[in-house]
Parts: sequence; structure tokens; C-alpha cells
Amino acid sequence: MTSRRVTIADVARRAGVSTAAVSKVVRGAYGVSAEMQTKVTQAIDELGYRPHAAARALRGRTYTLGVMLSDTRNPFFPDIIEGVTGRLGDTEYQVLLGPGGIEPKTQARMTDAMIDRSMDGLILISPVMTDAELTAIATAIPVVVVGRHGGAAAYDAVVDDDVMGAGLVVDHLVGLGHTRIAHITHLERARAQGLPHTVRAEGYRQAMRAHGLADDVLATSFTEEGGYEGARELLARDDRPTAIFAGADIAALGVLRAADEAGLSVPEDLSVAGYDNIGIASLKRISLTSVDQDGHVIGATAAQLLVERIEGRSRSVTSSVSPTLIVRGTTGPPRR
Amino acid sequence: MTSRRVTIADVARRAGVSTAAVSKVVRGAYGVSAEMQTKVTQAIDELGYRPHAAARALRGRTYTLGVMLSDTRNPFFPDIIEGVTGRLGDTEYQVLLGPGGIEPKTQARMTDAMIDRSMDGLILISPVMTDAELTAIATAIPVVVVGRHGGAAAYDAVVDDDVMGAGLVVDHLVGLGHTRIAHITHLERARAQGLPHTVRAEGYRQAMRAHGLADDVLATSFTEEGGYEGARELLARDDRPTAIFAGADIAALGVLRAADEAGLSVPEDLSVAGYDNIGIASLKRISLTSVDQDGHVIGATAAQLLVERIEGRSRSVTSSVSPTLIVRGTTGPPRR
DNA sequence: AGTGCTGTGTAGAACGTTCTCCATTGGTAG
DNA sequence: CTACCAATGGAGAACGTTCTACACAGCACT
Repeated sequence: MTSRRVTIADVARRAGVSTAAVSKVVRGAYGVSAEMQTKVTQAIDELGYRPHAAARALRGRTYTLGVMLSDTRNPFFPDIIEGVTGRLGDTEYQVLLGPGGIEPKTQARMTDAMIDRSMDGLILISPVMTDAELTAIATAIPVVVVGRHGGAAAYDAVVDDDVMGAGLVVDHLVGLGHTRIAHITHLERARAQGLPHTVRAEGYRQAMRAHGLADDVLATSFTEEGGYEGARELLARDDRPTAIFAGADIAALGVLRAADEAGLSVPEDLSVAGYDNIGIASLKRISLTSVDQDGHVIGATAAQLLVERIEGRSRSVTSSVSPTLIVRGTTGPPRR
Repeated sequence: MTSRRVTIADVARRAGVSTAAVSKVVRGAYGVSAEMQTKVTQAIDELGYRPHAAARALRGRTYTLGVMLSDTRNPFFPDIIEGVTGRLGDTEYQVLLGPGGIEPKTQARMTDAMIDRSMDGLILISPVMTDAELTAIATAIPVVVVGRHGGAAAYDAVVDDDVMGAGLVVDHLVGLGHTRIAHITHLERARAQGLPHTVRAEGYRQAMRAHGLADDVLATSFTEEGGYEGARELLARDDRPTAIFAGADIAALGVLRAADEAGLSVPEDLSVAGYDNIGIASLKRISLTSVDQDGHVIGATAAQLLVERIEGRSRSVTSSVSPTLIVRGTTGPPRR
């Protein structure tokens, strides 16, 4: 039951060398002869030794990276995490996720906890906290922030190019012949700026302007209900739009329901596009045209930047990942 | 930049006592006078001291519980995690999640990593490993296994009562007047037994038998495509079923698509039910009747059992959580 | 006055690593 | 032969806690 852990001292005894020597071999440090190398490695294998992270933490690295998740339900977390672990798969680093909750307070508690557990670095996904708080954390530990536009000097950032993503949708719809294209966005309540939906709406406006078209933004919320309500309002108008671009797929699903109820067929009477390319968007029965963020790349980039930071880079980097448009069945030429 | 961490020694100096005394206060140990208590607490507050988990780990507890996730995409992970963190919210324990991947090898690597980081206990969600491996882990550290039927002596287990869940669906459909009810299950490839789909299929068979009806199980896979293929085969039969019970919601979505394509209206021509009550099942446009596992309760129970284990219980416990049936728009009386 | 509690505080040894010296060896240049 | 250097291995002090053992005081009994 209580089989004591194999320690570095056990290995040293077995190999007939000092613990310092074993430590050197384990860390791949300089000053080890080939003979020593093989002797120690063999002893390690025989005993099944694994370094004790907590003991390591007291001196140097712990080889643990933390990823704080703000909302576990967010549909592209799995992709981001896969990207992170994928990029780190062949390194010695281990990834642990911390469910931070939606509240600033619980998120702070989680980041504190991760720092207390002496992680080597942190990836914060869509953190809900002020820039000052972020900077404070970043002075204690290397940090990469994902999903907030406008990074700061103290930490690195990875963002989806939401302006470009919105542009892709508008270009696509204009290319199909649409001119009355409405956008449904999320109603801003928090004071935080640089949030994705704001940037997406701005990208939509820019793209419409570039095509010489009038923009038409309606703010409800990024929920199925929000999309439904927004679409009902838009479709009740005299010159109703021929296309609706929802800032999030979940809202686009609501738009589809509203179109259904109004007896409009998609895409003949109404084209619908979303953002995020969540899993069900690809189901044949839904087949929603959407912007894909490539969470893999975002996660992999974040991991890459974090490791670089840990290993010494001090200059701050902001990396922008280009989204792609996935055209499916909900968009087509307008009926004329 | 490198503001040294506040340690127990700093607090001791500030309060004019020994580090041992501070430690006692922090841990709420016996043998502390009221005066000492206030003096130390004040010093802690003034300095903003937080215990260093790694240093703690070298001696006793680390107050960290690990949750190994096998498949991050699993739709009810968020609920389970909320249940776990909710139950632990007012304790000193922190929860960290480990993405273990689907491979036995990566899962083993993750559990090792969690043990190396001296976590106090582990919750393993649908682990893919042999009972022997599980037992081996459980001798090194307290373990609660979630989502595998048939626990062992070395660890606790929390399972959804899948037999009951399947029974609820069958009872519901029979109550509506159905007699030809088919079940789509997942094709077994791995050698692991006690997997949810097996148990659900068995529960379906039992319930059908109890009603004196013939069972009809088709094994494809728990994917949208699997549900689609299964339904196509079932609906092509001479005496096609009037109801299909898919062992997972994602498969039920495929069934709905097949019904669509076959020109059958749901629920008039075909009733469809799923299992898991994933998020989109509640969208009005889908409105899928499904069995809800109540991940909250499962997570909370697992957390509870784990803490009990850590704090001394040695007798093994298996807890079964009752699912509920959520009746929505895809089930109704058969057209006759 | 001596004995034995009880209640409170402290000293100091762990815990398993890392890492900075320092010692030793052997080789090479002068 | 001496002096110096490079390469290698080891001693031992950290790191920040916990916890056992003990010291001391005060008190109640003999």
C-alpha cells in the first residue's frame, strides 16, 4: 500500500554515484561522461524513477503549464487544448487546465492557485479581468493571453483576426449578389474592450463600407434566443435583409429557427452565416456557413509563445491567426 | 519584476513568533492561543501571504485534486466539472483538469504526471485502461472513477444508472403506444467491459422484455453518421420501427436526418429519442427527447467520495446516479 | 517541596530536488 | 618537472513547508 516513492537517492545508490550526478543526467546538464550517462540511465530504468515535481518546484522548474479556462462550455476549447497539448507533446512540459469560472473573482482565485503550485507559465483563455490585473499576474509568471484583442507589454497574446473573419463573410455574401446584409452582435455590458464580438462588428462595418454598402447592426445576445429575436425583428422590416450574418454560430441557429417559422427557405429566401464553426454547424441537417478559427493553430501558437517566454524571450509578441470561411448550405444567391 | 514570494518566515518575523507557530495557525492545528491566532492572522493579511503548494507537497497535503478527462469533446464534461468545483467551492481544495487524450498511453502519462505533482486525489472520467492499471493507480493515490460500471475494491466509483435510463425511454415510448422500438448502439471494439453503451443496450433489452416486446438492436457507432446509417437501414425494412432509441444524442441527430430524407415527419411517422441530453437537444429547432444524466450530481458525488477517501475512509463505495427523461418534441404517439 | 499534568510555544530535522562551488584527475605547454 | 587548464564528479546548502519532540510555565495534587 505505502510503497515509498523511488527518489534520486535510490538511483544514486544503485548506480554507485552521487545524487548530484544523477540530477545532472536527468536534466541533461553539462559535464557528464558517456559512461556515467549509461550507468545512471540504466539505474533509472531499472527502478522506474520519475522526478518528483514538487521537490523540483522548490528549486527550479516544475515543467507544468497551466491553461485557465474561463467558460468550460465554450465550443472551441477542445480545439485550443488539442493545439496546446499537440505542440507540447514531444517536450517535457505537462499541461493542466484550471476551470476559472466566469467571475473575475473565481478566475483570480484560479490564477493564484496556479502560481502557488509554481507552474512555469500560464495560458489565459478569454480572461475576464482588467489589464492591470493581467499585468500583475504577468510580472509573477510568464503569461500568454488568448482571445483578447490589444495585448500589453508584459505578456504575449494570440488572437483570431476577427476583422478579417467578418470580412470573409461579407465578401462571400456580396459575391453571391447580396446587398442587404444585416449583422447580429452581442449587447455590450461589461467595460472590457477588445472583446471578439466588438471587433467582429467593426470588421463587418469596414467590409460593408469597402463594398459601398450600408451597414445594419442589431445588438441582441449570443444565444439561440438572441439570434431568434434579432432575426424576427430584421425579417419583419419592409425591406428585409436577404442575408444575416450572426456574430456567433449559436445565434445563427436562432436565426435559422426564425426563418423556419417565417416560412422562409434557406438559402433561397435568406442566407445565414455564423462565426466559430462549432461542431454541429457541420451536421448535414444544419450545414451552416461559418467562420472557422482554427483553434488548433491558436492553441499551438500560444504554447509556442509561452515556451519561448519561459526560456528567456522578454520582448512581447502578439500573434494574429487568420480564420477561414467554411461555405456550407445556408448561404446562396438571393432569389430575385 | 522579481518580487520575492512572501514566505512563512516573513510572516513569523512580522508577528514575532516562530515559523512553527505560523504553520499551526495556517493549518488550524491544535495548541494555539487566541492571542497567537490574531497576531499571526493579522501578519498574514498585512503581507498577503499564501502558502506555497510545492513546499507543502514535500511534507503533507497539497490540497489539489486532479480530474483526468479522457475526451475533452464529451458534451457533459462541463456539467461534471461544475459539479466537482461546486461541491469543493467552500473547501480549501483546488481542482485541476488533465487532458488525458483517448489513448491508454497518453492517459497513463497524465495520471503519472498528476501523481508526480503530488495531488491529493484523482477523479478519472471514463478512463480507458484495464482494471489492473486502475487498481495500480489507486494504491498510489485515492481514486474515484466516473463512468465505468463495475468498480473495484481499491477505488470508489460513480456511475449513471444506464439500465434505468434506457428503461425510462422504453417505458415512455410504450406508454405512447409504440411496440416496434429499435435501438442503435455503438459497435464494441475494445476489450473493456462495463462501458455505458453496452449497459444501455442491456437496459433496453430488459425493458422491452418486461413489456413483452421483441428487441431490435443495431450496432453502428455513436456519431452523426452512425445514427444516419443505422436509421437508413432500419427505415428500409418492411415493418419499419415506429420509434428509434439511439444510445447517444449525436447518433439521434443522424437518425433525424435520415427521417428527413426519407420524407418521414417526426414524431408523427417516427419517434426519436437519444441519451445524454447534450446542449443542442434543447434547441427548439431540434427539440430532442433525451435522457439527462445530471452531470452536476455525478461530479458533486465524485468530489464528495474523493474527499472522504482522502480523509480516511478505506471501505470502497460505488454510487449510482439516477437519470431523468426529458420529453421534448421528437417523441409522440405513433400514427395508426 | 515534589510530582505530574495541561496548555502553549519553539528547535530543528525532514521532504526530494537543483545548483554553486570545490576537489580530483589527466593532459599539455613551457 | 612544474604550472596550468579542461573535464568530470561530489559535498552540501538551499528551497518553504510540516511535524515530532521537547522546553517551559502554571496549576493542582499529594
